[in-house]
Amino acid sequence: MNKIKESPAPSPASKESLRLWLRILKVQRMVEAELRERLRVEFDTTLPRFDVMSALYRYRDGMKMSELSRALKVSNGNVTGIVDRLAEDGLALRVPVPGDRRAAMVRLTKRGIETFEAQAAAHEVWVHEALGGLEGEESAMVARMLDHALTEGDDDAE
Amino acid sequence: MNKIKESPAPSPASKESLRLWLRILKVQRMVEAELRERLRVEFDTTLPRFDVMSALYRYRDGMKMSELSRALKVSNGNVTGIVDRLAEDGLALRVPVPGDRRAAMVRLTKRGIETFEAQAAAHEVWVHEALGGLEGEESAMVARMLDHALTEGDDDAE
DNA sequence: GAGAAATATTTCAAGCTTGAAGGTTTAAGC
DNA sequence: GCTTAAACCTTCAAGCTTGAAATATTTCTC
Repeated sequence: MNKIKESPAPSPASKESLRLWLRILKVQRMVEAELRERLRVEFDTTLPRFDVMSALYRYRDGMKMSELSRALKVSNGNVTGIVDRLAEDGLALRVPVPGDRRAAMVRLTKRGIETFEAQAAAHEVWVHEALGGLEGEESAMVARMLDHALTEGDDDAE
Repeated sequence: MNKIKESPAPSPASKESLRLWLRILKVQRMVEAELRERLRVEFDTTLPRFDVMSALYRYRDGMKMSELSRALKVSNGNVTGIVDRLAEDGLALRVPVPGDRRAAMVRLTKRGIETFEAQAAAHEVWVHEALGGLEGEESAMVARMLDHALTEGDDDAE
């Protein structure tokens, strides 16, 4: 394994963005790998399932499939499968929407809520363990700057 | 869709880490979706293929499969499939390692190198377009702080 | 109100991803 | 040297993910 010198440098500014991007990717992958592993070992679940449940937990009275996929920024067909499996396990269920026979609301079951609450508490601790190297002030600043880095398309603010 | 108020707050510090994590995730997903789409439309390829080729481009004289999976932080079996497909397309190839009949070196073909160079140039521009909202100094600072946020396990520095 | 366009969801094929299990080859310990 | 452990890679099943195509329903337009 012999590292080769970089090729010609196209633009200083874009090189800097690229460096930042690679750093973001590195942090994201490390943290995500940790979370995935822990969710698997301690709760026998997966990150996508956790993400879906997290969204459903926030919107306690249910979300439409399309809202769910938009909130998670994943494809439509994707959530179908995940919700299917959550439903099989009795953690979520589809309820028909009164005025619209195309749509379906998805919501956590009672068991789904309880299950998620346990997972979420652990999840928060894990994230802090993985990412706690910054003081509160720094952490907030990085978050702010990251938001600012997105040049556009920053929809659905929290 | 009716947003429900947050549940009890476990710890201020971990809440702050969680906020940062969600922000990182948001940025990562937006940029990645953009890159994936562009790679698909303009080069008929995928992000994982690009990642593998990127690693092989840096280590021009080849990497072992295990080095590749370690560098990309993905599982062993994963790269097997991706390299298979790259090889089918004539972009990469496996060469036996003289002293070790278990291992195989993977390297880009001439065509693989040319293909990647075109993709990489476009990729860098795309990243800058997506993430160029920060001045060079800020960008570098965020990168530095992100690195610092990882409390441990920060191996293979660049 | 009939037809066209828009919306909501599912299905599907292809590819990505993981963790575990299996096969081969090499290195270590005795 | 022989056995055991380690390293390298592939295969496999299950699940995730996408984009496109198919269905069904609703809304718009004339």
